[in-house]
Amino acid sequence: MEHRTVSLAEQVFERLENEILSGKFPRGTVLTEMNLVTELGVSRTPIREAIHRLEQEHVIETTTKGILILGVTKKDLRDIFEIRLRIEGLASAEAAKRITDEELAELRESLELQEFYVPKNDPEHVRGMDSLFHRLIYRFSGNTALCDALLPLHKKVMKYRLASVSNHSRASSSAKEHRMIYEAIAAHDPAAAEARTVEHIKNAMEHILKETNE
Amino acid sequence: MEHRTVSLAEQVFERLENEILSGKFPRGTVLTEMNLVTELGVSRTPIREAIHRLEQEHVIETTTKGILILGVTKKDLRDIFEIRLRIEGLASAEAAKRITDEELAELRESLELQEFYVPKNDPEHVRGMDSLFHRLIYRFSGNTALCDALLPLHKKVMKYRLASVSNHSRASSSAKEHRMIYEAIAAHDPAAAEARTVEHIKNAMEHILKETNE
DNA sequence: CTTTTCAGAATTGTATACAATTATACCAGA
DNA sequence: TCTGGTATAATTGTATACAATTCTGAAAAG
Repeated sequence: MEHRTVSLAEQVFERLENEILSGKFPRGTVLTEMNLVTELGVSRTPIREAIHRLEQEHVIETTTKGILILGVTKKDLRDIFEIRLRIEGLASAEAAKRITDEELAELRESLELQEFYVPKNDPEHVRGMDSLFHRLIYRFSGNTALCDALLPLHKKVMKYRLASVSNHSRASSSAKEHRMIYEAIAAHDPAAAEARTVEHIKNAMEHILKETNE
Repeated sequence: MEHRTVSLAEQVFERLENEILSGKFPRGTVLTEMNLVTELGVSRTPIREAIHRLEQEHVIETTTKGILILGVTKKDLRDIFEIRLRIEGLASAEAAKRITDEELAELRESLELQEFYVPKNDPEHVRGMDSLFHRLIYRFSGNTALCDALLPLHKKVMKYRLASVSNHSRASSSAKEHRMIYEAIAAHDPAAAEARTVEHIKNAMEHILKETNE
């Protein structure tokens, strides 16, 4: 068997997670391991590993009839923002304290790419850079537990965030808010970084919850 | 093969998680799947499943040489409390809003058992009931994402919490603080439940960080 | 004595065969 | 027609065999 730097199990996990959180399978859909074996062309072993990881994230449930797709409901969304409002500012504040110049450059690059894509009306890429910006801050906070808590929450908003940044006016405001956060972090100002992040999450929440009908 | 209501994989996961978070394997220890096969007497399959779940929680890391034990450092502990301070009050507030009489009875029972064990100087049982109390509140918050975020954080403090409640004076204060929280939830008073919970976490943090030398 | 190379030993990743339970559908009887 | 039971199919849980890489140590060359 050839060498793969990333295992089949990891690939299957990322693909399934992405498909489920993008809304490809409606809530209530039931898949089976054999479905996935034939569809993905790998054996049950890596599929089972991916399934178990998704189950731990409460994105699916395994039943006697197969794999039940849970996805993310609007209630989940409200619950998630309630939490992010309380801890995402902490990540920015910590990042502002400890970020290095190299990390800052990486953060700036993701921001500039986002600003590049906004006027192009390219929601997919805007969302990609938007996500990257947040994830980099999680990582640069230097708080592993915070990263572990925020990352799943952030991923679960993916589908709704695409709809949000498809609105050009919101995409534009979001990029501006990111720049404000970036400036505070670059200035190593934890209080400003935190306040601006909380404000940003609040705006994102209002926009997403308003636009979401489900 | 006989029927088991709980799978081998689940049993292995709970056992390994408990052993690692109790400090049985010092940070840096390297295990292998075959070690665990011979020690636990099951095949690699359920062991691998448990390993992957532990890896997702960042309690271990898999390397080319085997399974590297990470455990929970004092830095992790500070990071964890920083987060709990910000969201554990939310769980209590939500629970105060929506808890049912049956759930309230369950919560009261765990509290009364804790109060029963404190004067007996039985740290293991005190910790068990202490943990149960917190977990019940997470569940009764009705916020799945919050539950998913808090449960791993709470589990990771396990080892340090045992040392803490082994101090009789702290065990006694902790039980009193729990009762205050319980009364606020029973009175369906979210603001009081939240404030008392934050105070409780703050006290627990101070005590645990002071007692911990690592 | 040191360094490099190569063989084998150890380890994880993957596939598959088997076990056991559970769901389903069909048939018989009331 | 409805109800109950039984056999078969479908599903997940577990064990094991195999593949591929990586580590280790010893031997040979300098």
